[in-house]
Amino acid sequence: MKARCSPYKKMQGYGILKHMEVSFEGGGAVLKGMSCFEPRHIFDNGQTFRFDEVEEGVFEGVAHGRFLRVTKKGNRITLYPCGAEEYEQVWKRYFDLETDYGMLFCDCGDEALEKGRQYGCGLRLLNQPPFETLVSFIVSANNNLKRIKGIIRRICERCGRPFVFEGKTYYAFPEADKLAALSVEALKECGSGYRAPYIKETARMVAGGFDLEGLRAKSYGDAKKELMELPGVGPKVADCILLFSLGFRDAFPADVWIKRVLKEHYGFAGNDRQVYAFARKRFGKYAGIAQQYLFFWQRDKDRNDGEKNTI
DNA sequence: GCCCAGGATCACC
DNA sequence: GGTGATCCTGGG
Repeated sequence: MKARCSPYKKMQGYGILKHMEVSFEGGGAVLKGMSCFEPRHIFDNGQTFRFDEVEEGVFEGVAHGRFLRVTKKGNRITLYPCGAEEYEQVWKRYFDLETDYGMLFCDCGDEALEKGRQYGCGLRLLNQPPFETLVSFIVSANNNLKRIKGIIRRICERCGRPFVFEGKTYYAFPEADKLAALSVEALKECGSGYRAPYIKETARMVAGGFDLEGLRAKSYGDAKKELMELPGVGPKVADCILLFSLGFRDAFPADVWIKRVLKEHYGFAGNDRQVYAFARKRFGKYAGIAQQYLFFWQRDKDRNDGEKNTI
């Protein structure tokens, strides 16, 4: 069992990205020498629900209360609008741009993971605002991508701060107190169904002082336990919040897709606790990134087989 | 009209 | 501690 660790020696290559250059032109940030940045793999893997591909290679969405357009042409990635200050303060961290994903799990000797890694090349873990991530993944429970996106869009339109960019109106994700002030009925009208009271109560608790940011300083186990005290947050949703917004790269969301991978390719089946223990042992402290590669690979594989659109 | 997918919760063992 | 029914709704 111990030999499991050896294929992952090269994880030490996971570190600061040295070869990327950033320049600022035409109101945007241009990233060059960035081999690991594939917008489709970043935005279409179920970690965020607010970006859409508006034309080939062009993604638009709202994050941190701002509009952002991400364009990939060849090896040139543009973030727009984005000045030097905004890059430093917002997007560099959002896209985890100081991290080198290239070496992670490289030649790991794990066939499924190697496949996922090649297939999902350019995938990055976002660092999203915790409250938005929390509510989004409460909505995601027992739900599919298309519906989740619609529900979140309507919630933002209902009580998020509106702003205009290039003549179009967009909506920031609402603050906790704004969301807590909505009635359960209004939340249901957004399409959230039986999750409406969970959303309202969770928003109320966050507005009332539940310290999401403070979870960063805690251990994985403690942070997860605390998150699960919020209504609508079970083990899987808690792991998503930890992985996608609070920097816990060892969090391993045990959804149906990853369970399928573990069964088909690792011959493993178990409850959520056992899944996490297996993942931590097998993939180490970046298990969450392995989860993303495997998830993305399996989902597209199944999608192509059966034309499914669930997350 | 019927059935299914998807995760959290609750009652029950 | 584990199991199974229930919640909601778009889509087949």
